[in-house]
Amino acid sequence: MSGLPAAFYDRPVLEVARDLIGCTVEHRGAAGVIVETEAYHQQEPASHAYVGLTPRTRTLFGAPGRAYVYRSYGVHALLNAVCEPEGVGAAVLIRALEPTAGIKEMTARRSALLGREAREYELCSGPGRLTQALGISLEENDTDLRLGPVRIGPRPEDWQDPPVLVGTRVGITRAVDLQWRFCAAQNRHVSRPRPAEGTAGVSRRG
DNA sequence: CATGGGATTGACT
DNA sequence: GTCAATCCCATGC
Repeated sequence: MSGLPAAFYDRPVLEVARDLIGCTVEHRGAAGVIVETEAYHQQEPASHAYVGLTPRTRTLFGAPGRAYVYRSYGVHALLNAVCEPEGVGAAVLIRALEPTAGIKEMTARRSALLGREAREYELCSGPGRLTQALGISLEENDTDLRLGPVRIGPRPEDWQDPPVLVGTRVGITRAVDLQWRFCAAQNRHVSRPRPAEGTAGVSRRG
């Protein structure tokens, strides 16, 4: 799989977040199509970059097209794609995937942590779940999303672009009103809470 | 150096 | 619906 060029990420983070819906994430043979994202930017307080350049946020302020992986709640590794020009702290959080390859390996990894057989819709329906399923860890922080080991590539040939629902971001306490969450409509692999169809906005690409 | 707060998940009531 | 797990790091003394 060829990765998306750095220029794809060197754009306003809201555009990248919307356009990543339908793109493919791959790690060591396991892969899925992105069905949910959120945008974060240094100018709003929910972003880690809001506090400025620190050791933690160094990757966020670095070159676009790299992976920002950090630990959440002391437990989960969360995957982001760094966006906008170098020096601007902005990234897209990858929140859910529709599994497409390596499902056996993903099921094995998730089942080991759950202590029971994981169902298909439980594999990648959440930002912590998808990194577990793909085996992505903090070691992948600040690696190139074009070269790997974590790669993001274009839409699969057979992927039908669904409407993209726009809603508010999940699990934050500040800047809660910004509609910076993007979800593929009517997709089983979107995480909870799923945006209500009919109340959420709809975004077109382009 | 001590403290506190998470871009979450899963188990439990 | 509630709540603990568990760790990185920003902040303040």
